[in-house]
Amino acid sequence: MPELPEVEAVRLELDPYFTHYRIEDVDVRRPDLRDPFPRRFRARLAGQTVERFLRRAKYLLATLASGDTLAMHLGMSGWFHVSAPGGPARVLDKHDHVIFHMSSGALIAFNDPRRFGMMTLLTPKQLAAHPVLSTLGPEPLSDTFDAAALARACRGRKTPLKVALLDQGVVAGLGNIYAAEALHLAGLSPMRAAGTIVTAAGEPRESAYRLAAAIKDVLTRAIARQTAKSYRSARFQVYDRERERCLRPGCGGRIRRRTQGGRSTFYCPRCQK
DNA sequence: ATTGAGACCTGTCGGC
DNA sequence: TGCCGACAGGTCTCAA
Repeated sequence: MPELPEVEAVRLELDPYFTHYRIEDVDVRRPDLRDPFPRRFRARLAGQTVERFLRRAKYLLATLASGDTLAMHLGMSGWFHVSAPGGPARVLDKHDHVIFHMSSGALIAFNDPRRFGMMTLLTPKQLAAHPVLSTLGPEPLSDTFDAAALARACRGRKTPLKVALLDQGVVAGLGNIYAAEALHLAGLSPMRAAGTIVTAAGEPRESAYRLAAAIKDVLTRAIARQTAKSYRSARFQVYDRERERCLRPGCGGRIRRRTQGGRSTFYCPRCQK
């Protein structure tokens, strides 16, 4: 279930087990995930100390003493499970594909039934030139993301607003759920052309301000829920609520679902214009 | 340059 | 109970 808030929750959970610890060894239990593991993956990881453990968009990045960066993506179904030193050992699952043996004694298992996840090792040069990582848009919760940045990225685009929000080059880390939630909170239709939140002169319209604020709001609250461990029961305002009533006070519309870019979009036709 | 469709994989759920 | 299709929170590639 990984969009930005979930990946951030994973980062927070794993950080104490990765940062400043040495990867003693790695079990790689199959030749590939979405892509094959790089050559000498295990050899290049074994013995390396993790200096920093970061998130960028939906990627987790472990910076190693060697200078290489271990880049990981959870795909649709990826997750990590930690067995703390001295605690109960995890019973190996058939979808535990990679197991990090840390110098603390912790075991960190990457589990991913659908195998849409990825894991690779990048030299500093490869990291800087990475076709995806180097073209990501701004982090939505940073100061570099605001109405002006959003307007710049949407200017002149006829693609539907929802589709633009899923473009990681526009803003990094939104996925299908939070894109729908942000549009609902901002009161904007997912079908309107992305360029309509920008004036001809390139200035953000009021809708761009609302949308940028809604994105920050939705993600911030989702992260707070994640870290409070109450997210299992998380319900959304529009996502997965087809035919139910809109929860915006005073609206009372019916949530609809339609397909955009091959994915389900949920929205309220009454209050999202 | 954009955009849509299909591909990658397994699991789950609802209907019959 | 079993079978079948639809669908799933992501991304990539290819054709138009």
